[in-house]
Amino acid sequence: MPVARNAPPPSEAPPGQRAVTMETVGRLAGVSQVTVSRALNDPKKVSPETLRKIQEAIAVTGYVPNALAGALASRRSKLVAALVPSLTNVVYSSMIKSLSDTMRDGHYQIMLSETGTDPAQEEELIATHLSRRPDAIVLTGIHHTANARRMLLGAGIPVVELWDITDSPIDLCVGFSHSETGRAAARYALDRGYDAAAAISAGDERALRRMSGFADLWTERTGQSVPSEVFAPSSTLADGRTGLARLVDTHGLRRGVIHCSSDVLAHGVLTEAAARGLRVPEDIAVIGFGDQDMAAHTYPALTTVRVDRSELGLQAAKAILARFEGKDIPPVTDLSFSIIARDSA
Amino acid sequence: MPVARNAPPPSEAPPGQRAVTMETVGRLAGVSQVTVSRALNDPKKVSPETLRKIQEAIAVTGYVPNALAGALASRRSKLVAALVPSLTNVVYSSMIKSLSDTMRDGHYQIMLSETGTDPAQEEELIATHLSRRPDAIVLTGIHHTANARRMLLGAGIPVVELWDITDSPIDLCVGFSHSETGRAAARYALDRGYDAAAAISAGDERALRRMSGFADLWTERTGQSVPSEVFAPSSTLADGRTGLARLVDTHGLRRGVIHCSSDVLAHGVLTEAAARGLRVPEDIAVIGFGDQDMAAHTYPALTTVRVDRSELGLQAAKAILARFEGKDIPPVTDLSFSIIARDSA
DNA sequence: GTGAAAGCGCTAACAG
DNA sequence: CTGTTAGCGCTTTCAC
Repeated sequence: MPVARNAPPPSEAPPGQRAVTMETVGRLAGVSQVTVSRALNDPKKVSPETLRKIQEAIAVTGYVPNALAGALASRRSKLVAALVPSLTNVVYSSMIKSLSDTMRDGHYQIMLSETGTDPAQEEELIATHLSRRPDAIVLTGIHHTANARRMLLGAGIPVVELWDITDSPIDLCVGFSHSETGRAAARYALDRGYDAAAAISAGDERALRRMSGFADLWTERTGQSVPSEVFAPSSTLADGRTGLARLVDTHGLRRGVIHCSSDVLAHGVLTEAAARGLRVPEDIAVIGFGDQDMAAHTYPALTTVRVDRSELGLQAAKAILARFEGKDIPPVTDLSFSIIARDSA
Repeated sequence: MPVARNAPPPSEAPPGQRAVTMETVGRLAGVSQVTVSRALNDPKKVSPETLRKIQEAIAVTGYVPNALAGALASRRSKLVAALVPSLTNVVYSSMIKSLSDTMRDGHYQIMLSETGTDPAQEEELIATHLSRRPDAIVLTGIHHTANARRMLLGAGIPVVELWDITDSPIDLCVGFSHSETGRAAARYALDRGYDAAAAISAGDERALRRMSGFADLWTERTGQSVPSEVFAPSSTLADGRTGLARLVDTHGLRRGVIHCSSDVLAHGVLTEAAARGLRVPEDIAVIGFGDQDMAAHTYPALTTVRVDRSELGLQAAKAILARFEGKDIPPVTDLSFSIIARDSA
């Protein structure tokens, strides 16, 4: 292994060293610059002999193509922008992984950024991403500022809104109905015979819709109200613990099923229950959301709503790729979800 | 809310609609294209009156700057590439978050990609990222292919290797000694009076060095060997559970302290212990690594090695920014770590 | 304070 | 199969 010790030039001013360009490579190989371009983008169009010479020149010079120039000239950046509320939430990052992986097969690269839950900040990031001239853009959710919509529309590229559905997407959307997942969870709980319910939710818009779905159906069917605790938009194990503690200590909850807007929150409830010596599901039953990897391995194993995050990323990628090929495709993809019954409820 | 329904043009061929350029904006504002450029990059150089006209024209046209062209001309992309082994592991994503946040203040954007643990795949991604001409690049770890090192060196930009330290960084490195964290954990366990030890580790290179550090010191001091279970590079709760199960069932471990290469693994051990009715820390004590958010909220609360992931991202960002300003800075930053004593050991 | 000219490094026609 | 000619939309001198 080469022991490299050197200090790259300061990067304030443009790098001093003259860039190695296709011109350089071409000169060394005894051909013109265009031929180098062809050798790289469409090798079939170049004779084996000159191809060899060019490859040699590339190796010698350590040439690295300038995708900036390429994108400018071809008007195709091979870049797909993706904006998610949080980078640290596996729920999004696992979806991004499948998106990246499928797009990579088509030689597209993902430009990822974190928007938080503020549409204004999202708007700003949309602008900076659009300035990099991506070939498509993927957003989380269906709520964006009016200005963001204008920019998106004006960009003339495929726009995919993920994680939710609407009748009027900007362009395409793939997701599912959040309130329906909540209603399904309530139906499941009712079928199981639980006769009291509560809810713990993260404060973001989609999580709240899941909670409302649960509470609404529960109230419709039983006439009971559903006490709830709402936390910050990004849910933590600690919030789940606090949530159960409050439900028990201040709402006087003794037993029943608790609907959590995420598996992490549910895991927190499980943890707090263990710490308090409450039996799950006998005393407290818990339903999570997301079916993260850990859900099957908590103790007791978590009953949860499964949404296929890889599928989300995959469908988004497929839709984009289809658009690139000029196919026209249905604007909204309604992904299904299901209740995974395990031991916690 | 505007109800937009429209189908963007197919993107196979270059988008049909003529792009709105600085030229367009300038014409509308009655000035030349350069003036628009100045208005955007250095408003002071433009008279208030024309500035106003330009801003108006920008609003009317919905002009979005083309950062590709800007980067090509200025030889500065305002882009920083970052490569991490995993997007879904909070350990990396939380570091990326602090890196992004600080770089954003300097108007730099992060281009993030996932490399997995294979240096060859990393090399490939380094190439594609370098082709986008980032102004700096951040890598995970200090092991890279020889070819990757060449490209990195040739790029003439700041290169930061994160999460580890070495005497011969490619350019800069900021991290800590992994084996030292393991040794510190062993010392802690010895001080606490534990007289038997085992280890569970993820299979990646740095995790294994943490485990070795622990085992080596333990053996040096006690003469005992340390049974261990090693899993895939990305650790899961399930692996932690399996790890404890194997340690108990096949290695006949009855009691002692278990060193885990991550908090997630440790959480799994806690879970399996609960499922088996083992008391923590009386029967089985557990030491994690990372001090993730959840570590303080497991039951019992996790004793762990804290490394400040935000600090990692922050220091990387500061180093890069310093380089941009032409300052020259120490090539290696050794970040400290500490043992957080909670209830699990 | 503003403009004209000359590229940045590449791809896209068009020739031959 | 290969080369020539034009740009892509900006920033960077250098003038005025």
